[in-house]
Order: sequence, then C-alpha cells, then structure tokens
Amino acid sequence: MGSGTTRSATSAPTLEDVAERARVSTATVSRCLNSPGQVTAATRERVMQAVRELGYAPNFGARVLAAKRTDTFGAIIPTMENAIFARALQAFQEELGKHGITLLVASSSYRLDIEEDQIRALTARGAEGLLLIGHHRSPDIYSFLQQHGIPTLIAWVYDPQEPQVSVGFDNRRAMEMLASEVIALGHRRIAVISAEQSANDRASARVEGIRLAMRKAGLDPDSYDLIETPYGIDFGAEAFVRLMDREQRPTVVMCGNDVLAAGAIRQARAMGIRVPEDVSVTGFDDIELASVIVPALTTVHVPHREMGREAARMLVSMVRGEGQPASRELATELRWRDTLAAPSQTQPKPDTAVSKQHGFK
Amino acid sequence: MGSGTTRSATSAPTLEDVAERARVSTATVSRCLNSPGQVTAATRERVMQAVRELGYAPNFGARVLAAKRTDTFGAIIPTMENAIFARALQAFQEELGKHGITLLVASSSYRLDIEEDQIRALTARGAEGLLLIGHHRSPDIYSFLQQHGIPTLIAWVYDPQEPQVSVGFDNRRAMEMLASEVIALGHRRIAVISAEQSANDRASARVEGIRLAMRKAGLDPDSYDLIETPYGIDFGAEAFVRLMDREQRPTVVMCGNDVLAAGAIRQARAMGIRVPEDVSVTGFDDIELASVIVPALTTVHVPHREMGREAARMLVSMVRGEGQPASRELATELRWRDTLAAPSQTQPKPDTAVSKQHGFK
DNA sequence: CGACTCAATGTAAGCGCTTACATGAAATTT
DNA sequence: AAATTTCATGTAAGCGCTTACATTGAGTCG
Repeated sequence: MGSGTTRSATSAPTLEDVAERARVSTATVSRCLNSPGQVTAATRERVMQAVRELGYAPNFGARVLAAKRTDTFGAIIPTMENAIFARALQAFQEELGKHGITLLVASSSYRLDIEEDQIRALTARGAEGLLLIGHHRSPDIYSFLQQHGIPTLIAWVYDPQEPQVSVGFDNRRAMEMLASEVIALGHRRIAVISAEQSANDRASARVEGIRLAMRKAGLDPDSYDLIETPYGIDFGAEAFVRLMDREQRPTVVMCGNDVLAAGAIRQARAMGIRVPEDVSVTGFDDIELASVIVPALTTVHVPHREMGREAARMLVSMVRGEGQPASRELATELRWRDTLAAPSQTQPKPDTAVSKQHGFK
Repeated sequence: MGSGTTRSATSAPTLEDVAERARVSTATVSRCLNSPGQVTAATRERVMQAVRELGYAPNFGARVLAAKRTDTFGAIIPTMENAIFARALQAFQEELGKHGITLLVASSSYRLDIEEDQIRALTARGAEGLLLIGHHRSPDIYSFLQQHGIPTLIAWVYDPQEPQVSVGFDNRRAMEMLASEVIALGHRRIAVISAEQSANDRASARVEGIRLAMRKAGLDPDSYDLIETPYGIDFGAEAFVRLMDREQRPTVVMCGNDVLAAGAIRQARAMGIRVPEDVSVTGFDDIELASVIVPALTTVHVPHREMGREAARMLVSMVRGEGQPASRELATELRWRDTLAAPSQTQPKPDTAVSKQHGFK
C-alpha cells in the first residue's frame, strides 16, 4: 500500500495545522489562500511552504459555511448515455470553467421523482445556479427553487410563455417543419416512433409538431401510427418491426430522435426493406451517428454545443444578479441526407441484390 | 413570477427556523431528518410539517462539517462526449444510488493538469472515494490522495502490478489478441490510427499490444504505420486519408477505438475504397455505433456497464473500510463482424456497381 | 521626536449542523 | 409505592473556515 512515507491516513490537515507550522494565525493562512495580496511576500512564502508540506486542501464544507459562496453550479440531465446531453454538457462545463465555476452533474433516468431528489441534493450542496432540461415538472419544485433563490435555466426547449428562462429551440415547430416536408413529398401513411412522452416535454412537443403539420395539410391528425419506446437503438429496431407488421405499412417512419431512427434503419436493412425506396425514415438531433450510418440519416440539426455554451453564459449572468435574461431561441435546421424520399407509387418489389444504391441525390 | 406566496428569496431557512416553528430543539429536528426512529410519531409529524411549510433543505456544508460524512463519491473522466465513459458512468451512478451515495462527475479533457485540479476540487468537496481512469498520472497525486485517506479506484485498465486497485481489462493483451488474428489472416502491411498516447495509457497499451503481436509473429514491430489523432469521427476520417496516401497502402487499418474506426470507414466509402475487400478496418470498445455502421465493425467488446457497476461495488467496499479488494480483471471479447477479412491476394477487381473508383495501387 | 497613518497580522465570533451527554417523564419492576 | 429502567427530548460543544474588528509596529510628517 504505502509506497514510501509511513504517513498513515490520519484525517486531513486543517487550516490550523498549517497556521501552526507556518507560525502565523489561521486568519493569515486563510488570507494567503484567498487574497494573497494582503500578505507580505515573506509570510506568504512560509505559509505556502507549509501548505505544500502538509498537502493541505481546504475543507469545502467549512469554507462554504463561512463564506457563503460555493462557485458551484448544478445540472441535471435525463441520462448521460444520450450523446446530445453529453455534448452540450461538455460545452456547458467548459464555459463555466472559464469563470472558475465547478459543475456538478446528476442524471435522473427520465424520472421526475428522481430529478426532484437530485434538485434538492444539488441545492443542498450549494449549487448557486441550476440547469434543467425541459419545462415539465411539478410546480412545487419551482417554488422551492424560488424560495431558495436559486436561478434556474431550462435548456433544450424554447418557450417564452413559460415563466422560467429557457434556452433552446422550438421542438414542436422544428418537427412540424420536417413533417411538412415529408407530407409535401407525398407521404400519407405516416408512422412515428417516439420516446416516452409522459416525463419528456421535448418528445411530446415533437409528436405534436407532426400532428400540427398533418392538420395544416388537411390530413386527419389521428391517422398516424405512434409507438412509444425507451431510448436505445434496439428499441428503435423493435418498434420498426412492429410498424412493419401492420397490414397497411407506413411509407415513412418519423423518429423522435436519431438513435431510434438508427435502430429503425438497421432493422430495415436486416429485414430487406430498402430505405428510402420502400420506406423513408427521419430522425431528430443530428448526432454524429446520423452521418455515419448508411444511408445517411435525414434529420433536424440541433446546435448542442452552442446551446451548452450559451446556457452557461446566461446562467452565470443570472447568478451574478444581472437580472433575468430573455429566453433565447436557437435555430434548428433540416439536414437533408439519404433516408427521406417520395413514397414509391408502385408496390415495393422484393429487391434483388442489396439494391444498387439508389442513385444519390 | 411568484405564483402565490409573497415570500421573497430570503436566505434559506435553517434548522433553527424549523425547530422554532415546530416548538422543539434543533436536535430533535436533526433527529427527525436523520434517524426518525428516535422521535415520537407526533413530534415527527409536527416537525415534518414545519419542514414542508418552510421548504427547508439542510445545508450540505454544515452537515458535512458536523457529521464528517458526505456520502459522496467523485469520478473524473477524460470527456463526457465519449460514449464509453458515459455508459460506464451511468451504471456506476446507478449502483451508487442504491447505497445512497451521490456521484460528482468532472471531466479533464484528457489533460493531466486539469485532472489534478479536479481531484483537488472533488476532494475538497468531500468525495469519500474517487474513480479515475487509467494509471498514468503524477505520483504527487497518489500521495496526496493517500495522505487524505481517500480510497481511489482505477478503471478501464487492469494491472495488478500497480499499487492502486484497478478494475478493467488488459488493454495490451486485448489488442494483441485482435492483432494476432489480423496477422493470422495474412495481413502484413498494418496501419494504426490511435488516440494520442501521451496522457492516455489505454491508448499506448493498445498500440503496444499490436507491436507485441507483430513481434511474436516474427514481424518487424517497427514496420507499421502509426497516426495519432484526437478523438472524433472526423479525425478518424482524416487520418484514414493520410494513410491511403502512402505509396504502399496498408491492407488493414487498426483503430484505437470505434469512433476513429467509424471515421475511417466513412472515409473509405467516400473514397470508393471497399471495406474489407480493399482494406480491413478494426475498432476497439464495441459501442453501439459499431453494429450500426455498414459494414458492421469488427472490434473488441468491452463490458462498460459491468465495469461501471463493479467499480461502484469495489469502491463502496473500500470506503467502508473493508480493506483493499484485489484488482479485478474483466474479460474482453472479439466481436467478429464485417470489416476484417484476409487481404486480397489478387488485385482487387473493380466491382461493377458501387464503384470502379479506387484506381490506386 | 511625538502624533498620526497605514499595512500586516492576530483575535474571536459565528456559519448550520450533528451528537455525546444531561434531563425528566413515563413505564416497568420489586 | 418506591426504585429502577427506558425513552423522548433538550443542552451545548464543536466541525474548519472566513472576516469584522482589534492590535501592533513601522513609516510619515510637522
């Protein structure tokens, strides 16, 4: 175990230990650490020496208790396994780092009750600002947050109606745009694979967007086929199987996110169903995966990194007491790739080889 | 803003406020919260009522200071953007949750100096146990950790030689296995795309594994072509271009991870180079991506979730003072899919459909 | 050379919580 | 009914740090 020194794992050295060793008061040590300008170079040197020798690290709890500042923000995301959150969070953290702020991350597994616990946990740990995903949660929490005076920013959605400041995009409108294109292409039998909508307002907004587009196009907004499923490639694949089992197969499968779409496409290939000749597929998010799979996925691009960075800036200014900034909308953008085409008028004929690669474009 | 009560954001209520309102001592309130069994149902009810009315949440710093327990572990990963870490971490966190432990996550961007800061930050924040990736870091840190008595577990590697307990796999041996297969298949012109090795002992162990296999096969271990590149699909693609520019093209490109491999494969397709007919490609990690891309990637499967879960169990037992468990090796496994084949002896004949592109050779 | 300034340092009062110990009432025993 | 045990609750001492305020001693000025 011990590699050299025989120093056992005594409890960590305290400010007082350092003070004693450097022959100064604890106040001086504290000043050395926090506002070195107030201390003579000589004493400072002596103190730092002691700090080094003892391997001193301040006790965060005590510091917070006394100073009432934590320089810590918190973020709660549904899951770390979803690349879109990971990516935005990385950017968020990088930006916070520039301001000397530490980020605490927790994940809720898409469960409201867990999220609530996490919010309390992060608050208790002194998070001075909070980043949350989506608006949908109990009002109690918002009043709790308000009571504790904790600035909270909602990401991944943009909705100026809501009282909380948000940064993100209009999920409904973005999906509506995509759906309009799909309809314009001639698709009428539309199927949807969505993430579970109950605890996920992004998912439900996206589904709504599709309905809206259908209504606007004069289609019956209830005529579409919807499957809700957990997040994961395999779930997407499985949902696709079920969809293809319907007596009336859809001509397009619109997925609530790219991962589900990737599963659908993989499954299509496995079943010998050609995309987009036999069935079109669309995604949402534009994660890296989207451009790597074959055929490359037509999807909605979301500026994740930018959202993370912007969220950090906004939250910092809120915590600094510069008032509530206005909610900020980020632009999404259709990424036309190879999985969306007009429905084939003819019955799809069983394909001969693995197809001759639909002439791109 | 305020939805009902006019309560402004006064500073958060304290234990004392609750005590006063419930007409008991602070001790009783504390007991209600921490060991409710010791309190009469009646008083408990009264206290809880007060807690609710006040929206009380304990001050973490104060609690830690007094109780000397934080129930918090820390983990530092190189980046959240890499799915393998995200996935293992998710499992790690889930397992810790069962023990009532909160996880604090930080990311170091593959930089040793940042990691060091993060270690100190997490320590100061009361992390009682630490999960770190890979062995490679300054000895000062290990003595710091030891001095503070913070159990530390190293993941993603297995090396019983090292003094720190680790859970993971033998990167070198795993890659050696794969490389042996590659060589057995007849490949002699081997190229490698690796992550940067300097701050990443997993990457360097993997490269070493390839050299080892070559040596064992009687090949000159310096005859291979190595490109180091940052993490990312596009970087993999770019490296692939450079490799294909060599006057003597390799017959196989072994990649340090699946993401680089995905980039290489995407690029091959873009260049009209067939995989595996013209060039084989291998990966490492077996992330979801590997089975979705076309052709599906031959790679080394690593049990990320299991590693995360196991890491949690081991670290918990270490923190509980149950002594140093032995390092634990997890099995990796070759996943044969479609990107690795014997090098074509004959000149690759231009195939009719997809391409006559690759002029080369 | 004494009155005054000012910078460096020390003193000590909390910050909000937990918990060992003290207290007193109710339950149990003798 | 007195003695004893038991259990709920209160009292108060810190936990390690920051910081307002007090102190000291050196420099400045007339």
